[in-house]
Amino acid sequence: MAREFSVGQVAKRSGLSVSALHFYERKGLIRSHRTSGNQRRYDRDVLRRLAIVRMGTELGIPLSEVAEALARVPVGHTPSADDWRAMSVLWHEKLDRRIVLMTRMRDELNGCIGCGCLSTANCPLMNLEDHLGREGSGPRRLLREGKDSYIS
Amino acid sequence: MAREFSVGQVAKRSGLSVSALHFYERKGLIRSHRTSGNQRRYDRDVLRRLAIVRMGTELGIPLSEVAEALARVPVGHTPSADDWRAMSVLWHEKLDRRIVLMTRMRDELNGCIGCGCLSTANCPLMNLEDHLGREGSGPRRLLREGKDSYIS
DNA sequence: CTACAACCTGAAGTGCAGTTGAGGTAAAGG
DNA sequence: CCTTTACCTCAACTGCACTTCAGGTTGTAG
Repeated sequence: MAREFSVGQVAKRSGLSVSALHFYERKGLIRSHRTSGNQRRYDRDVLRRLAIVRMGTELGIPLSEVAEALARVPVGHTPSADDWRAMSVLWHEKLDRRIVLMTRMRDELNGCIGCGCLSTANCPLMNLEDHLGREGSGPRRLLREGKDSYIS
Repeated sequence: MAREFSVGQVAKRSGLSVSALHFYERKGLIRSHRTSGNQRRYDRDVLRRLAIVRMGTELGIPLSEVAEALARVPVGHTPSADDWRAMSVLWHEKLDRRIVLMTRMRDELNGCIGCGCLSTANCPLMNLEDHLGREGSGPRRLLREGKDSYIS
């Protein structure tokens, strides 16, 4: 089994495009060394890093943050258990927060199906609609937090 | 209480910027009529529509899809119970799917904390890393679905 | 050894979701 | 009345995450 991959091979194995791999390299997310002919060669560990990148981007985490998380992972070799643990915990928290928010929203929407949006009292969107009118209401803050949830 | 709002008032009440409101109008998400002096005036129902827009965008749903959902809601007046129900159901489903996916990812990450990413067998990222090598594995498909989950 | 696929770089282009700026008009308070 | 604040349009700009293109080089299979 090959110890090193060309960019095309990594593309196939990771499911990413060659151009994306170039792009990620410019952004510092992955690293390569070169052959005498200036072609990229990747260590196996790049696949692990790319898996992390994909996971992050599919969770809507900006590349800059993924890069930050990866920066603490040693390049060129498999992350240590500790490195890995730290990152997992971090992302797990982000996920947790977003899941909670989504779940709340879903449940409120759910309630809405019953109310038919005709009752001012029960409909979350009714409450949402005018944050100046009723400052400090629940759902509003919910969404605000949602907006910041993966920035913090 | 005012029956009509200026763009600035809507901006304050919705928490959105004036430029965003102009933008949404160009995109057909909201509608306004004009004063004799060509200034925008909004019905109260715009706040409800904007609440829906915000909810959607904060869930990562592209504006085009939010627009599509809103297109079935009659303009100028409060959506009927049926209109509203239909939309709630649709979005609820989207949310459901995304929550499930996120939860699965979180749990796999969680398992990872224990494994320390040193065991090939258990680590989801290990399995993710090489989709050509082990075609058809679980987590891979998971992520793929995640990518399409709010397109379908 | 030659053809052809895969690779290289840098610059420009894409789509989304808005924001910013210029140059001008409307409305409200004193 | 006049000034200040809010509003108008249209065009251009931003940032993110890539993709596409042009023009040239390398690696490999026959």
